[in-house]
Amino acid sequence: MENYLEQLNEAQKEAVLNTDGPSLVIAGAGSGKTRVLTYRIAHLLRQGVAPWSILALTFTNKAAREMKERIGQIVGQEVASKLWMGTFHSVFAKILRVEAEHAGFPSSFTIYDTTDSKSLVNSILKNMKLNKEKAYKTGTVLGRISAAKNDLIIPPVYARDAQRTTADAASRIPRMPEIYQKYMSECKKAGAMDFDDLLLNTNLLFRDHPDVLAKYQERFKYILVDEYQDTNFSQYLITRKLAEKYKNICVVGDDAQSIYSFRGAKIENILNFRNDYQGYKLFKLEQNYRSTRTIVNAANSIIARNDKQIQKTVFSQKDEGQKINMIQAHSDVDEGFIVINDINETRLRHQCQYKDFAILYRTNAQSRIFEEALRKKNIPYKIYGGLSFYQRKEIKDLLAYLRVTINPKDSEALKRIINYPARGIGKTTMEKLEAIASQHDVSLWEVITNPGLPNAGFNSGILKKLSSFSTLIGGFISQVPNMSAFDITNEIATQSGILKELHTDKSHESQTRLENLEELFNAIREFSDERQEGGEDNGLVDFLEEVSLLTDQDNDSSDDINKVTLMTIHAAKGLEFKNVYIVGVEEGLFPSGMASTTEPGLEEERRLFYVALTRAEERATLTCSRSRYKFGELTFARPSRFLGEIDQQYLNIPEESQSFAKPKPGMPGMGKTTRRKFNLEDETPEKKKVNFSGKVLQNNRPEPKFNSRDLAAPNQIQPGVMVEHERFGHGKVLHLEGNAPNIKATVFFKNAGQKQLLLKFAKLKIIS
DNA sequence: GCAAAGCACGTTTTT
DNA sequence: CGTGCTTTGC
Repeated sequence: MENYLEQLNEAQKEAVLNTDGPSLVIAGAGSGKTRVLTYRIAHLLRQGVAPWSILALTFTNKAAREMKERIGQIVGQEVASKLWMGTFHSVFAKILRVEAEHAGFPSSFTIYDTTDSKSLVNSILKNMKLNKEKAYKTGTVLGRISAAKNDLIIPPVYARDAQRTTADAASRIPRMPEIYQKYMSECKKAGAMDFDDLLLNTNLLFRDHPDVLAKYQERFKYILVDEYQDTNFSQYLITRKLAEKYKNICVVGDDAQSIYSFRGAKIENILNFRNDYQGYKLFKLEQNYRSTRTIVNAANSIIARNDKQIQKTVFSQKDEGQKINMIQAHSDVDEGFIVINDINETRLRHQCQYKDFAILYRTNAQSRIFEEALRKKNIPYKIYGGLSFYQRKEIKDLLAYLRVTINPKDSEALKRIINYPARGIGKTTMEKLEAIASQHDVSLWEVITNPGLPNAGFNSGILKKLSSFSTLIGGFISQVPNMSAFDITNEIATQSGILKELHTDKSHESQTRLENLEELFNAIREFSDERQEGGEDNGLVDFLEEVSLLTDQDNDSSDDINKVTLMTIHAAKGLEFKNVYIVGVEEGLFPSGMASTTEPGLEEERRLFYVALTRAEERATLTCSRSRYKFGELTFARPSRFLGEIDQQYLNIPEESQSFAKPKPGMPGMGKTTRRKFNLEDETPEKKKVNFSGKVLQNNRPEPKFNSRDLAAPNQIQPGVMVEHERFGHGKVLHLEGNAPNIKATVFFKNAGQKQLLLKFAKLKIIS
């Protein structure tokens, strides 16, 4: 790989060679971004920059691994392995362990996953007697805490933040500051950090310890950040501080692909880069090497509708390719079969393999239908997201033992295992223990192991059970220094009684669980083998950290090589497939009903659509359904507005999908005509709201839900009949026109006046 | 203290 | 529909 520069186009070469000073690389979809990052780092190393002085932050661990591998092929794996490369979370978790003492945490701190965080919030709410108040929902509370952390607002500041407290008051959760404060102190007591804490505490570390910051500023002479458009404020500030001294920061991203604002990402970070770094150099990678011209142009035509953008012209020089197929199904099940049949057909016709296909959806809940269809046709598939291996009960249980072993103060892990397998330590005992812990401001473990504390009326039986539990754990802890991670895990599984419990139960389920545990053992063994010698602990801390910070894309296993891929669009970021199916392209689903009520929300959905479409190399297919089950209830949907936003010359709508979309030749696919084309005529003026800038917003009324039995059979609706409409109230049908299924009714509503409604969309109930 | 049964709630996306 | 939490009955 001597001549790596020859593999680059001009723009890419510039971006690789200009290594010093701040650089902003705007990388359009499929424009060879990874290649540029890889070669830029390789180039730095070739110039003699030490690998450990390069910090490269990627979006997934998998991306980091692959990039390291490719860099290793150029400069040697030995050198590449010394690079600081990984996700924000994993890199700064490592740094926090080293600097633990400055950060006020044990270096073996454990990481709380979302389940742990939720459980902690629940117990705080219960403690404050707020759990009966319906406004205090775990998710809401946790969401606010997370948002505050990502904006670097710590509890005392939160309490003084008028905007936040006002918002909380409006949501009837005025005690948020207290809850947040409590949450933080509980985490500290437990020696645990949640995902956001890893970034927040890094910021606090750098803020409060200038010497530590100076050390890392000096170490990281070159900083590279991938997917910069999806960094949050906390991440942004970390990189800005670290780059302050040498200012060799290179950020790579695409504002058009910013899709994580819901978890605090700020598209402004990339839009404002030029203000933060004077004299920065701008590189634009605009040639798309991935997709056909049709796909690239269609994607461009959609994203052009967004306001906030960095000007760029993404183009492809590949073949024009096929038009984008658009299919409407009658039901969600129907949609599943249409897609699966199409996969089979395309596979044979174009000699593709299963791995060349991806089904992308907006929400995880959509996956089930496609799974079932694939299984019926015996097509191998893999599914990302949802319940990953490490989320399974038996795995989490064993991991909780490991967590308690390296950090017994981890109360969430402790609560999980203290009575599993059953040892007669039940709810009442736990409540007492927690009360004592809270009273003395210590962790549960300290209560259990401190013989002076548990005097609150525990009988001798309970005391015995507690002490035998603490002896058990104490035994594991004492064995850590002289046992490998693998051996200690084995020891724990045996001694704790987990294996015995599963062996005794002969059910299928227990069998599978045992097999899964087997897999976990293998993972630990593999991890220990890969690790080079020299760590002071046995690798358990690192293993747990790695497991906690796995991303969706990190989960693929070796037997998944030739399978159809199912995942959310978010999870598909950065990936590519010959054939892509974007399914459920319906109003209320994509764009999501929650996001489409605000302009920024809608723009993000549009970017998400852009991401989805640009995953396709050769063929893209869009599908939607007229009806689908949501929460077990049948709901009806109209095709997504995004379909009308695509420049229609790139779409192919087969006859079977007739009624919903039949663009007349010569009809422009833009603007108002779009709406009519997709039969969206229940979009009456009353439904629209105009905001201050004069823009029309979607009404934020939730999608109507109803049972099919409530629906009046269309043929019962005749002129003269009285009907009830969900929004307009009671009215009288004046006359009907058109042919099924596009019958249009003119109805006079008592309160809303005369309306024209399409029967297949308007949910009219006959009243007598 | 434990298991089974009942019920409430959720869906947007995730490190 | 499915999960996870709470209640109920041993």
